[in-house]
Amino acid sequence: MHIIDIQAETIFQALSDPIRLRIIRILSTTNEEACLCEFVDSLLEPQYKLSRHIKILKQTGLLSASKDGRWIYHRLVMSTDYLKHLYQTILMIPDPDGQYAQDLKRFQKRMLLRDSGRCRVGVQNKDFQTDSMPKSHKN
Amino acid sequence: MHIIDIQAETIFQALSDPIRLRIIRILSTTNEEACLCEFVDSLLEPQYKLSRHIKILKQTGLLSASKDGRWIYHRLVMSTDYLKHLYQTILMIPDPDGQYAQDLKRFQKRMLLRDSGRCRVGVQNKDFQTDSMPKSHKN
DNA sequence: TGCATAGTTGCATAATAGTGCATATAATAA
DNA sequence: TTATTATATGCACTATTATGCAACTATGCA
Repeated sequence: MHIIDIQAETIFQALSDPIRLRIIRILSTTNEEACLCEFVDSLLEPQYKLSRHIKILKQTGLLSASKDGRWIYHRLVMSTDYLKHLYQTILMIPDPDGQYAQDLKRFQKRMLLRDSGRCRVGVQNKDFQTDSMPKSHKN
Repeated sequence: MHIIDIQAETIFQALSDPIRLRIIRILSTTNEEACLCEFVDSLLEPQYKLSRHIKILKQTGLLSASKDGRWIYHRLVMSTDYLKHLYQTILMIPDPDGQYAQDLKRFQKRMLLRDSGRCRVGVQNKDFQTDSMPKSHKN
């Protein structure tokens, strides 16, 4: 059970981080649901980092989740008009450095690994898995 | 001259503060321009505080200003579709504790003091002026 | 020229938020 | 039941942000 925070500033606070915006943008463009490992392969960011950002989005009421075995699928909460309007707004904002276009491309490629619409594999790009992350990819 | 930051996260960051949202909401509801003293009397927050928040909104490209004597009028930047869409979205978000309704009421009352559409008086509620702010109103 | 006033800002402080690392939890499969 | 793997999190650290106070600038008017 998650609490939907209706405070406007909390919603915008949740959207004030580039990684969280990348997550929201992928989901609102594709109208998909996705699990953590799929985000890791799409955004090329470490698992623990994305896990935390997803948690914040959930706490704010922008994401909801459903568990399926080891996989947890995250999707946008569309329960109100203002949330739908908000996602549309986000998609209208330019993507000057093409970051989002790249994310989307990787996401769609990753979706090809789905089996009957379900994710059956973990993180493919091992560089961004929790274990054995090479120094060369750290910030 | 102000720089318009097109980064989505910067825009949402600017909206992640309750005071800044109250400013945006007043302006987008009334389609007005207003000066600092009018915001002080509408939001009942100290002048230096509002001055700083307005500065942030300007730096983010959400507000523009024009000077008229000692008064500086601030208005929403409406130069792009996504900004217009964004302001609409903000107005759709509920106002559960009625904070915004109260702000608006005070703002409209304050507008009655305009003379030929111009602000001719400073802060009326002296409690929230920079000087002589009583201890009882501090957080 | 000097005063009142609209607005700005430097500084110190407190609170919040993001990150990396390592480790923990939970569920599946062998 | 043991290993594997998808996901979560405690901790330390750093960076950013908001605030109050006081002093500042800038403009208009007497």
